[in-house]
Amino acid sequence: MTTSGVRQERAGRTTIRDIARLSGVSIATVSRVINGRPDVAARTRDEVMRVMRAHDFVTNSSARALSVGRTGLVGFTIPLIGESYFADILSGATEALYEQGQRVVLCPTHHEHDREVTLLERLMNGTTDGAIVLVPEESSEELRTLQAHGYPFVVADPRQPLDEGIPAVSATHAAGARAATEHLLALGHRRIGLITGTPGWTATEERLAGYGTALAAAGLPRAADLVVEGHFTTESGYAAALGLLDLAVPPTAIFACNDNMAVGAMRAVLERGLRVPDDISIIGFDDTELARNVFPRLTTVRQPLAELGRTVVSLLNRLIEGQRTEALRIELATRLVVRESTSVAPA
Amino acid sequence: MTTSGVRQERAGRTTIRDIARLSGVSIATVSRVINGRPDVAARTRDEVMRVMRAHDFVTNSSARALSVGRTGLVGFTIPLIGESYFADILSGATEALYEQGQRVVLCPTHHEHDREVTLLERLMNGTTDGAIVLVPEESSEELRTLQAHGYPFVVADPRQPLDEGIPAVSATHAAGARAATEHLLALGHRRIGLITGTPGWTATEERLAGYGTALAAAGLPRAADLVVEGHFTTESGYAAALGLLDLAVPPTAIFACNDNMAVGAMRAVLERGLRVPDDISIIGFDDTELARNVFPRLTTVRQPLAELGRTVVSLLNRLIEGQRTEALRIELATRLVVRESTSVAPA
DNA sequence: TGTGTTTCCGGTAACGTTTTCAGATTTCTA
DNA sequence: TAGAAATCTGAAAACGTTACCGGAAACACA
Repeated sequence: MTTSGVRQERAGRTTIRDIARLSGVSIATVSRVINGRPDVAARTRDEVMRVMRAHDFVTNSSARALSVGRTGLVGFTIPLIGESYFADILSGATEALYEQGQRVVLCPTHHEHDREVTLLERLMNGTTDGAIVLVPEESSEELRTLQAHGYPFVVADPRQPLDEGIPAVSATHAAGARAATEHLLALGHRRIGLITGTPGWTATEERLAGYGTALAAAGLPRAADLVVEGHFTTESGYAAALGLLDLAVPPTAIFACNDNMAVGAMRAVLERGLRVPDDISIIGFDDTELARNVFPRLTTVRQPLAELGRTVVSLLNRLIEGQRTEALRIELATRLVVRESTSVAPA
Repeated sequence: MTTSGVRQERAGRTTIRDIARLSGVSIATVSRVINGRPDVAARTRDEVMRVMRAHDFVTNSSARALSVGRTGLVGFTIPLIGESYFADILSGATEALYEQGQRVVLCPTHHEHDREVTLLERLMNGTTDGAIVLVPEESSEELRTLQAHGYPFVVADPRQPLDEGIPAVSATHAAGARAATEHLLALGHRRIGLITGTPGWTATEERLAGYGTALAAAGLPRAADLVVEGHFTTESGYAAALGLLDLAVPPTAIFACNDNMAVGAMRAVLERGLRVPDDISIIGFDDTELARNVFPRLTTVRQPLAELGRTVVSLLNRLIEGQRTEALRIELATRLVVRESTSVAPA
């Protein structure tokens, strides 16, 4: 309108400069009121705010990010969105981030290790201030590289043992598994089948260890035929349970290394015409939504998933702030949740 | 190092300017090779690429976004991340976006309509090129306002009827409900209970209508006592089913307006010592993960959730491109999935 | 009334790209 | 081989903020 020359062609959104002109101050001042700086007179502040509202001004965050060197965005790589287990962690993290005015940008990986370039770094770098890496496919070494580039990240629930110095938060797998087994033991079960997770994964190995510890503490031998391999999926739990049921002397209880497999196992038992928990007790791990919805409700070891997400965020933010923090490794306590799928061993 | 004056204090990441200097070209040229422009000599391109790789240069996307006016980010508001139903849509959308080099920034709303300012617009604007709004709490009017500001968005699975002209994609609720009911009818059921969703929601009303249509087509009256209200939660399904079972003449089949409620209903039936499907058939809607994991597996009406997510994305991108598109409203077909929870009516 | 503090505010240089407009080469064509 | 056309490259102006550095105005105190 009242402009001098050539520009002003594109009716782009109102900028800080427009607001400055309209309210008769400099852009510096407008910036100050936007960012709530204290050094601006009440009158001016009100006026500028009025003008901003009137033109529903919204600050261009790209420009802000460029200037300030922070985007307020945090990358979140996740193997699979649909999975309730992952979703719960994501949910907790997103929530925590939200409260600090940060946002999550989602990077599903579909378990494929090689999405285009070197590692997923490229994807998030520049766009994000840091990242949360959920159950990464990446090797310790690759993560180290990322770290060497000074990119802040923390891994949530590491799949495999990680180098010291790589920030990670997880849950007390071993203690949880031990508690689960002890629960079964206390109910009088002596033959307790175990359906493991994918071999080699931290969660699997530690839970297996916890199971062994409990058995040993009760003076029970660890029968090889009672532990069978699963892969954290319902189907694998189903198949594994079938194997257990076909044993000459089948177990009276089954501990599955996650809820999905427990539910699969439950199906196997039910399909055989047996009852849960009357004939066979079943216990899971994780306490996902499924555990609460299935019939009978699943006794399980609860992982504080949302809490884990929040913890990851707070750790990450310390890293982003550049605070050299002591505790790079955090373990959250698990807790036994007794529901309907376990009961005293049949006589 | 070889710089003249003051700057160069912070060891910031390598910039396009560094690359230019290092490879003896101008920044314009570097920019060209980054963006794969054809108008650069092969030799220069190779050299620049070499230098970039050697210093693992990664372009600052804030700067790029500022310059080019696009962030490549798409906002996604979602009531609740954990919910499998929402997660599936999110998953489909994220995937589709990913393929185009776009990323999702997540904005959970927790069903709270008023997160701080006016509407969620402020949150995403400037950061994102557009948004996907899942089952919005917002009124038609509010969405219109957003639209008036020229912000591109499309709503996925609208909660309530929307104004013409607001882009939205959903599923054929009525047809799906009709198919479900007809399935039950074909199995010989004559008293079919209906557990509705939250009253007033599009999904509820249309599914209710579909149920009515099927009944009418079969020449059956619509008994008022057979339709009871639910709220899409497992608990409400459970409670509603209990009511149905307490009827003087209980139904031989129950159609729940979503899988959660169907699972709740199944629990109620099972707890009463009745069998599914032998005594009572149960059918759900959505086909979420739960439907496949429960025992017996749930017969349900499948919504193509991931596909819906993808469709939303393609529509949104047309909007972002500024292409005036004809079909602002899209309905995806649902499909009956027969599993184990339905069978012929007891004699 | 003069001096010393505060309080407010404006000018302007970054921030790291993309893009336009020419200018400088090189390659073709007659 | 001269001129035209095509190809390649560089300078510099955006893009919209933030933050530093002073200066002006208002206020305090003796």
